[in-house]
Amino acid sequence: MSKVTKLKTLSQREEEERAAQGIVFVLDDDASVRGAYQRLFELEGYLALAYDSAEAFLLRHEDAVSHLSGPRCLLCDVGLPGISGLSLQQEIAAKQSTMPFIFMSGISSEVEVVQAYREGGFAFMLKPVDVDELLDTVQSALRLSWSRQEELREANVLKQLVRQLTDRERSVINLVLEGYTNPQISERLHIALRTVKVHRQHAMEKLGVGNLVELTRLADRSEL
Amino acid sequence: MSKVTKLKTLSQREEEERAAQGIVFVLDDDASVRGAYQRLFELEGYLALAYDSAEAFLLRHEDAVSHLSGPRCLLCDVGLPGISGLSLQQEIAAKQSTMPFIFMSGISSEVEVVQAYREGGFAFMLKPVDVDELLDTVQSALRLSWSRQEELREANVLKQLVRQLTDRERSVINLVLEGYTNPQISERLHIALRTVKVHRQHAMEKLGVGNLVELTRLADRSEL
DNA sequence: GCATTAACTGCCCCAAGGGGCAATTGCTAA
DNA sequence: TTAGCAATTGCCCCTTGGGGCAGTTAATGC
Repeated sequence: MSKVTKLKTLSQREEEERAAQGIVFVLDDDASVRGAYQRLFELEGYLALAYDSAEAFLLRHEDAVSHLSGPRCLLCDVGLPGISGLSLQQEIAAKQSTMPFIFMSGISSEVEVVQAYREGGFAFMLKPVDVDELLDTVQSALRLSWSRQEELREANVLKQLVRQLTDRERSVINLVLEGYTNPQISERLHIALRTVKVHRQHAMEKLGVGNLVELTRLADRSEL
Repeated sequence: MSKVTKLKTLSQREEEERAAQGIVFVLDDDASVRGAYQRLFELEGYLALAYDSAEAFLLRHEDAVSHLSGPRCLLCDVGLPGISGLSLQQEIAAKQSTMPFIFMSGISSEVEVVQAYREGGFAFMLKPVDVDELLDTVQSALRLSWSRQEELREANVLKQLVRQLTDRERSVINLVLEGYTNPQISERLHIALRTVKVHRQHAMEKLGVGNLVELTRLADRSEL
């Protein structure tokens, strides 16, 4: 039997506000531990969602937060029954998730610690956990999550922009970015100078840039 | 008493060749362990230098390799007598070193593992150490070292280039990079258009770029 | 079949970029 | 004091870049 704990029912507005501060998933099979961490994070203004197993988390967390935006991180006990914390991390990592993992453990072996870090774990907290340290760690994990999300958003915006270009426009712009002048481009593509100018102009408009400097920067950020 | 071990005397040419493959510092207080790792790495074509303590390493490694170039990493036992491996890492990290740390330990507590990673340790190998795994780890540590060195070299080259610019040239170029046209720049700086052109031209020559695209890329890589 | 869109082009005009030639001024190192 | 460099500028010329106006062609969707 898997359990999902939600401390209290929040209004949608409050849920969104908290999510914006950060969503913290807490995975622990011990109900009292779960509750304690959840209260702690709620007190800090975060949205805390607790699960008693990796299975429960995998099944439910998508639905629980898919409508919410905000940085998120996961705090979990390595020694979860069923799917272990480490296995969960591997599974999540395979999905290109941007979610930092924070592991907790009392009686863990060094092997687990090493593996957790090697798999890209964000931090490993040994019990007894210092509360301030935990909060610091969560905060920086959320910051990392935020910046990763930002990168993705940025990349998507750029991808959308570039997608609007026609093939011809793209090829002209690519030559521009290789340093060729319009007359040179017109030669290479066997088209009239005027045509090159038109494509170039259209591309710049679609990309929303007003000069070569901006175009270059945008292109270099989007691996055009 | 501190000991430095060097397996055999290498010709200068061989020393340089090995260093180019990678320099591996081995720190272990057990002479037989030291020797074993050293032989292992020499067999792999690396230059291996062994020390019996962090103190010995700190005292001698500079002189031993300052004339050599190549990626480098450090393999050390956490439980070194005197300055511990972890303390050494902190000391080295404070110097902005690019050297990845690989820790080894048999009877280490999880606390050490956590701390090693938190301080930026590259890897933690638990004894018994799997030789293939160790070699893999060393190889990727050296790769990391190499790329960090490359970044530094690149940054220095750029810094040199930028340093050649006069203040006036720099200010003109900065405005160019903000997207201003020559006439606009001449207004802002209250200088003649011709003067702007001259500064711009000189700057482009000194920076070795032939067009705006290259200039923009160079500037964005050098935080001009 | 008709409308829309991308690609293509010619003509023309003006603004901006690149750069040669020549000269002046002020400052610094030898 | 003199040579050299940085900064400055004017004059002039040519190349590029940007863009309006107008027209053609081919493909594509309704």
